[in-house]
Amino acid sequence: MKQGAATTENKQARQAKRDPEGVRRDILAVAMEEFSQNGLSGARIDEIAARTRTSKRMIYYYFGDKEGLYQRVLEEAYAKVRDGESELELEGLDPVAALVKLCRYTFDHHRCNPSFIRMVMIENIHHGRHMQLSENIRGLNRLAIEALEAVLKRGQEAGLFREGLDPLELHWQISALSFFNVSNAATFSFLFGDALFTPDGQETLSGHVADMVLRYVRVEHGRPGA
Amino acid sequence: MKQGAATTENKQARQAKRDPEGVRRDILAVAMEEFSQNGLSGARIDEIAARTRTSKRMIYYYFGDKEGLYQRVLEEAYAKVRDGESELELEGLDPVAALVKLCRYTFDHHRCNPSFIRMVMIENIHHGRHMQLSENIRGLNRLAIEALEAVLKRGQEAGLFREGLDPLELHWQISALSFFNVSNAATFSFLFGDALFTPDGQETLSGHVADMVLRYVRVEHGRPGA
DNA sequence: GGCGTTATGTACGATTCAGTTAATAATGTG
DNA sequence: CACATTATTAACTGAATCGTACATAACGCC
Repeated sequence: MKQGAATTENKQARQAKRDPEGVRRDILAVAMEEFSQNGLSGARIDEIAARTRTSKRMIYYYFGDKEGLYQRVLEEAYAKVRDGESELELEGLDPVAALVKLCRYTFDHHRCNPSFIRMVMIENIHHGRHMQLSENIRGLNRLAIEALEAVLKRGQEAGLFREGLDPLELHWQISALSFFNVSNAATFSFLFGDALFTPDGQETLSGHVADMVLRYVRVEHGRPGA
Repeated sequence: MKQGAATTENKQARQAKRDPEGVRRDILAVAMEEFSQNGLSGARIDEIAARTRTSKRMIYYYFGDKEGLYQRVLEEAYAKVRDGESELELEGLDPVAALVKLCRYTFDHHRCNPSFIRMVMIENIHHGRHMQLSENIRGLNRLAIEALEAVLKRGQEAGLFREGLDPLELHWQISALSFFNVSNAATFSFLFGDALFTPDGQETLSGHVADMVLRYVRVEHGRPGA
């Protein structure tokens, strides 16, 4: 009764009798939910274990300890972001269109990935300690700056954009507006109402973020007549 | 030996033998440090107690439980912000100067109050749950919007600012840039270097935030000749 | 100067929770 | 098919930590 029936049943229950990689990803996905929702100290290993199709022991088997799991979740969150980012193909567009596209993409991306945003918030609460222990995260991010730099340069050469702009700073500005929109939605909408957070409000904001950035980089004399 | 000497000694040790209000404020101050540093679940009541000049019992005596203390700390954080905010006196300035002053004030204020920023971050992680339970917080914040609205109106009447601007949205933008600067300093500077976070970098950013907002609200035709 | 109320300290209980132990099943390999 | 390696479970442990019970001191009031 203990094994005889159980083994054959289990073989059917766990569809692919053994699936280490699947188990790993299952744990990671559930852990991302739990950590992004409750933070590092708020997250419960037992809760994660309960929501996986595997057991708590497996978490320790694959990830060592709670912080190890958290760190992998954080890496995973950043990894997912990088993927989409290089697909923008701004080179084909004129500078203004490229900048608008970049702004709207960033805004929408953040908006559609609250778990990522929350992980970054949490990591900032921890002063970026765990991120610093990770090799994988630092890599690809500078590409975003370089892409922006290229767009700026083209805009400047075309006489559309001002000189003396710092692509890093511009990235900071776009990130700030896009990030805050998600990170502070709870407190902001409580204090000031949720007008900005309705679908319409968000669409307006998205456009105005791009507009704001554009007005910031454009040359001053906007041809009043034209 | 138990009382005789102890009472007189204690009278000197605790300078004002009994000081309920002082004890309360002491607890609140220490708790603010602990909560803003470690979050709600990360904070340790015993740690707070240890750093107060009173005992753990007092925390429960005055604040009920951990969440009660957290909520009071949150209220306290918001209360401190309100104080300085109404002292700006933007009415005396011309619209452009007023807007610049407001931007720089917000940026600098956030920059100089990381504990407040961290409390807001933490509260957002908790979806603003505790804030919603508090009566005191919601009050004064709409004044900030009204002040901005007045500045915008004056600017529009003077023909300096565009029509159709939303003061709430503008407040959102100024907040976003100022907030993100503090909230995401750890991850951003790790990923992209700390050039923007040196004293010089911050001074530049502060100016450019104001500049960005100004360019956003100004009328298009910037009189190329003048 | 007794006495009720407010304020404070000490020590302990109870629980939650990260991490482990020990046993066992599946899998592949010579 | 023996056997080493990998994968997995259920039950347990010990520490951390929130909260409380109990004792008691100071203060205000009559």
